Amino acid sequence: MSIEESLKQTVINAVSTLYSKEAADSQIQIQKTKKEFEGDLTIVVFPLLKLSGKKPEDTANEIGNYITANWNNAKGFNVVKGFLNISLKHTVITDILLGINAKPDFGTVPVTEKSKKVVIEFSSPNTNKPLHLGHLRNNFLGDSISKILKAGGNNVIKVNLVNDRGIHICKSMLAWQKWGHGETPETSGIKGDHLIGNYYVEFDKHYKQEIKDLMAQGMTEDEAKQKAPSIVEAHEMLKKWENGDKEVVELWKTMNSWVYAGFDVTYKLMGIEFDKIYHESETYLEGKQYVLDALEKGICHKDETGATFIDLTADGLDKKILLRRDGTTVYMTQDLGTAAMRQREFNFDEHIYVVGNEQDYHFKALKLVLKKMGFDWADAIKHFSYGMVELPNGKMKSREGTVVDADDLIAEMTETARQTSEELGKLHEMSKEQQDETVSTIAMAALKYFILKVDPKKTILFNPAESIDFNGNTGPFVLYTYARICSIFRKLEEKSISRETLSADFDTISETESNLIQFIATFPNVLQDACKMCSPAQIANFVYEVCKQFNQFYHDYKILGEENSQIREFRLTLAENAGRVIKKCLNMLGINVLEKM
RNA sequence: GGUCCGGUAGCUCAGCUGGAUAGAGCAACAGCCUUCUAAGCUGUGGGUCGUGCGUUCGAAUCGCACCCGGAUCACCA
Repeated sequence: MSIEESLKQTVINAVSTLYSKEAADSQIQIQKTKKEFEGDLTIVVFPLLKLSGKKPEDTANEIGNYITANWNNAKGFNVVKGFLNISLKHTVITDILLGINAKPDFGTVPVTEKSKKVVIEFSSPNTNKPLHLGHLRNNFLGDSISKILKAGGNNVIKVNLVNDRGIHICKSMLAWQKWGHGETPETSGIKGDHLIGNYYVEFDKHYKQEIKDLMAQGMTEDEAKQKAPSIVEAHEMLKKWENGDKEVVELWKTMNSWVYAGFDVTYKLMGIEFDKIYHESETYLEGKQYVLDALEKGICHKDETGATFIDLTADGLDKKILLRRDGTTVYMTQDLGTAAMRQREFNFDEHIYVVGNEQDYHFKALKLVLKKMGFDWADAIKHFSYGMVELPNGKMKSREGTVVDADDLIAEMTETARQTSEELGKLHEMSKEQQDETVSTIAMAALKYFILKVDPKKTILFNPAESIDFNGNTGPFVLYTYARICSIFRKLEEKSISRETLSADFDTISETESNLIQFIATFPNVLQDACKMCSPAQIANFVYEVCKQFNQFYHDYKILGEENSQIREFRLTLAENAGRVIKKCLNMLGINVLEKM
């Protein structure tokens, strides 16, 4: 039984003894005492007034007296208005710390055969452009959620569906054919994904010009958009690709391989890996059969033009086309197929899609369609929806080149990290390799933390003019705190100070220490919550608080300078466990730890 | 127009299963390096929690209405 539960029971007994009334579980509110007040646990007495029939202060005092007399964990109490603050005995606090220390897996839950199987799809890049800041949010969130779920005892399978076919790919192919003069990543020295991205932008430029010209000749905008020579050619190319035209397929393979080489570099920088990578070119036909079956069963219908649709109007959505009139598949059909495919493959209990909130409607519809088609696992589909990353002048658009490029941003931050580190003299006595690793770890920590600490469903406004901070509530700050803890234990060895066996029996714990211990003790709950809500932000805010409290503690006491070996051991144990928790949190945020910085 | 999401300090954000005087960081100002890393610590100033009404002993938190911003409602993905 936890301390809180035990206290709760005591309050129930108190009410029954003092007022001969039965207190309901929900009437007893116990919370951690706020910093400004003295005490460890607070009982809110307002809900108990009906039972006592007395003033808040009197009720609180009476219950407080009962608790100090009958509950041996309490040292004393004070009353502020209707709040009864209980101070715990120091031995109770020490016991909490010893309890944490005794558990090697404190907080985390091991993955076993019986664990829930969770497939999580994220990243899913298009092969016609390099990654930008918006994609980073997707990747960081996906990676972090995977790690949180894993720490929470789930069997997690990370998958990536590469969007490597379709009209947008043909656009860059066509532009390269026309204006590329055989340029390759090798000849140009440009990273493959960026090279292709340039041609995608190039296509759009020409396409826009053609639309303008046609409209000048009197065409409507819609007509011009359809009849512009570039887009007509792109559609022809797509048809050729679908028919397996050798030349087009060859070109497609070559250009995709450039992009993949480019992506590999970026994924490596981000430190993100997948268990399985799907390519849309290999899976896009999968869903068609399900639609045809549904058509036969009367779940889907054909409209007057010959397109196949499913009627979702009864559920508040619209009619949704599943096959075009020419019989080709759409986005929804493909997702249908891949979902069914993965269900066969993994027999998942849950399938999470990490996709931006602009697709909320799509996933609502997807789930509904699966349900209507009779897949009993439809409820296992979860859309993890997150907000866009916007710039001061609005949304990022690859085609218009108004994006914060991922590689550029990472490079820029690495440079800042290097400069700052040098100014602070942190890079002395490090080899070139160590320096590079340190600097890039700090840069990625800053970037990941910057993005993960905000509530996923909120839009992030990113101002490129204001660089990402390295001080305060940031990744580098958390890393720094961890590095300080590591430093204590390095010094401990250097000075050959020996460890002791910590006894629970001493009475010199300060408020700083007590708070830190009690805060760390909540880690298992925080992780469970973060798991339930899939929220890296909760982990980030928790670890920040741990670090802040630790730094205060670190500032207040010279641990290694402490003469009393029991007190020193107590503080060392505390530092050690704070470090363990911080390390776990960093790992869940996908941030590599640094023992020195 | 329908649906969904957001609106908290100058800026970036916590807090939202109702509880004490609404918290951090950045920016500004003032202190703290002879002892385990100053990317740190301590302090000062800064708020009609979008607006109004309601529920309640008690509302940033719950309900309703409205205002502002965004997303979405494709035979694009």
